[in-house]
This record gives sequence, structure tokens and C-alpha cells, in this order.
Amino acid sequence: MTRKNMRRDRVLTAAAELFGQLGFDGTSFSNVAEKAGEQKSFVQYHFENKEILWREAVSFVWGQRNDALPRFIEDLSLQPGSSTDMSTIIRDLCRRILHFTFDNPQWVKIMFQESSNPSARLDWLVKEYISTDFVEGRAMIELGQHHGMLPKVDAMDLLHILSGALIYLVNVAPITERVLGVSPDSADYIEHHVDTLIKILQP
Amino acid sequence: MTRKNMRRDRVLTAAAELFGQLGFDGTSFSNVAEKAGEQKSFVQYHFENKEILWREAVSFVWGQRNDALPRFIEDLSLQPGSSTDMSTIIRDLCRRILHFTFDNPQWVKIMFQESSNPSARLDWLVKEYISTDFVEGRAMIELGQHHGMLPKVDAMDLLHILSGALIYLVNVAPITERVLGVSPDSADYIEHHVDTLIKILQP
DNA sequence: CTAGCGACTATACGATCGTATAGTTGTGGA
DNA sequence: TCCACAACTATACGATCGTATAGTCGCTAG
Repeated sequence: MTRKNMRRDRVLTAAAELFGQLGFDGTSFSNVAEKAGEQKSFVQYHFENKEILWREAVSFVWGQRNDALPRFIEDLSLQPGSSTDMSTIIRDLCRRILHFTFDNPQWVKIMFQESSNPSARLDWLVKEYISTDFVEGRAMIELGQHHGMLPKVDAMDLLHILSGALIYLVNVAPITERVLGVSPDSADYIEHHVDTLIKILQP
Repeated sequence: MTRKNMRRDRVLTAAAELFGQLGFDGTSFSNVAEKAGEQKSFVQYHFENKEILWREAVSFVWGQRNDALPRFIEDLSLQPGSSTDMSTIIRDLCRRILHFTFDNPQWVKIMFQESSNPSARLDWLVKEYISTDFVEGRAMIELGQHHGMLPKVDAMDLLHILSGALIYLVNVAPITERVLGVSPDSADYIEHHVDTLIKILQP
């Protein structure tokens, strides 16, 4: 990768983090520049306004996510649908999603930020990325159901319930940490949580 | 209620909405004043700085929530633990929580805002309100388990899973609305969602 | 009647916001 | 060698930020 793109990516990484943590209005060019170790004018030069910076940061984050997540999901379809233990596959998938999202929470945080204050940006985000997520998520759930790995209930509701059960854990992690004095992003905690989820999902 | 307190409460209501939607940094005195139909100087007079305005708004919202929610939860313990249909009680509780949170999403949104950017404010929020929520939530889950109404798994994990399944629905509602073209805050949608959740929770 | 005080408003301050634009530097082709 | 242009930086602009403070109003104790 060229040095030029490295600097640009550092800015996008910083921007994504701040947009996720502070929201669109709470994030500033100087914020981003400082976090990225660049000058404000450098950021402004590469992204002519805040709206564009936001969109590029979102595309950057979703790109990384889409590079990483499908690998996990393919595991689901690779199984011949028979002999392998049902709970093992689901457990593995949940575990990987949790680990990935704990390491890369920006996509979830940005999604929640924009969703809490509907705007033209949310329209763009939905049209560009999230509507696809819904379709693929639903298909994944239905695949799991078809293989007898998930309860036979409304797929879209189940998608929301599972997404909620997983993502909520990441979102309230700093709170859980303060209240219970444990780290929800630790392998042990994730393992335990997924275990409980599996028990509930089993017939 | 005195006219004076009415104006103050209007400000707190506006502040809570904005803090939830835009976060602490994204919210300003002028923002709040405009939304409340007051002058910036009026807001500043009653709340000497932004930190205090935030804390008062949080206390206001949690106060309203604590006035409204316990009534629902008492229903759980009132039952003699026997004859009444298990699923009916849980279903009713979930339904009420969803309706209430769709009508008053500020407490959830503020919690997520602060959780996405750990700070001294989060410490205060946890100490003042959320640690209690955890304890009571856990007790409620254990009560449900004791009555044979919930699966016998780790109570804290189950609390997170249920909270997630319910609250996620509220948080992504604007997205769901755009993607599926339905209103997740409608009675029908809630009913259907809770129905699915109950099916999963049943043995 | 009025002095004083609590409730509220108006104005002022420096800092920072998003954006525009002028200036500087480096480099590759004529 | 020198020029053109891309890459980057510095500075400037009005608006708005959080906060401080001076001013206005109405009521009531003396």
C-alpha cells in the first residue's frame, strides 16, 4: 500500500471511531485530524466536507466488515446439513460474530448513532448497505432453519432477536464492565454468553 | 403543578430527547432552548452548565421510567405461580415494556450514547441508576425462572439476551421501517415479535 | 412608597466549529 | 532549466459553541 493511502486510511479509521462514539454532530475535522495524527487541513483536503468524510468512513468500515464476516458465514453452508452437531455450528458462528464486533464495533455504533436521529444520512446508509444486510441476514436465518439448526419461527423476527442478543452485549459492554467488574469482550465471557444463547435456542 | 415547574420540565424533556438523539457533544443549550420553546438564557439560568443539565435530564427520564415500569413488573409476582398460563404473563410483560420504550425511548438512547463513549458521565449514570437496574432485572429473571416461566440458564446472560431482543427492536426501528416498509412501533408488529420471542423461550 | 431580592433576559467573551481560499512544496515532462 | 500541476499546509471567515455577567422586571417586607 502506498504511503498516501496509509495516511488516508488512518484518517478514515479515526473518523469511523469518532463518528461511532460521538455521532455526526459531535465529531469535528479537528477531532479526527488529531486522532489520526494529521493536520485538519490534510483531512479537509482529502474529504471536501463533513458529509463526504462520513460517507467515506462508513464505506471504509463496511468494506472491512464485508471482507471479514462472510468467511464465517460460509461455514454454515459448507456443512452437508446432516452429521455435524447443530449447536457447534451456531455456537461457532455466534462466537465469531461477537469476537469480530468487539474488535470492530464501529459499524454497529455508527448504525445506532444514525438510527437514533433519522436523517438523510440514515436513508443513504440503509440504501447503500443495511438493506443488503437485512436480505442476507434473513437468508442466513432461513438456511439455518432449513438445516434444522434454528427454531421454525418468523425469520425476520428471529433475525432481530438474535442480532439484538449479540449486539446488545457489545453496546452495553462498558456498562456491564462497571457493574459486574468483568470484561464482556473476554473469550470466557463470550463463550459463556453464547452457551446460554444456544441452550435457549435448542428444542 | 406550578407554571414554573412546567417550563422547567419542558426543558428537561427537550434536553433528554436531544441528548439521546445527538449525544452530549452534539447537544447545545440553543438546541435545547429552541426545542423547548424557551430562551437559551432561560435554560442556562435553571441549569448552570451542560453537565448539570445532562444529569437533571437523566434523573428526569429515569424518574418517569421508574414511575411507569414497576407497575408492569409487579404483575409477575402477583401471580400465585401456578394456574395462570405461563406464556400469557411473559408475553404481557414483554409487550408492555416494548410499548413503553417505543413511547419513551430516551432512557435507552441516552444509555447507549454514553456507553458508546465511556466517560465520567457513564460512571455517574451507572452508579446512580443502572447498577440498580441490573440487580432488579436479575431478580426479575430469577423470579420468572423460579415460577417455571423462563428457561433455567444463567440469569445475567438471560437478562442480557432478553434486554437485547427487546431494546434492539426499538433502536433499529427507523431502519426496519425503511427496509421493510412497516412500523415496528405498531401494536401488530410488537404482538408478532413478542409472539416469536415466546415461542423461542418455551421448552 | 420604596429598597431589595428572586426570576428571568440580553449581551458579551474567547474558543471552536465547517468551510473557503491563498500559499507552499515537490516532482515529472518539455 | 523551468514550468505546470498535484499534494499538502496555513490562514481567514462568519456562525455557533459554553459560559460569564450585567440588566430588567415584578413582587413583597419594612
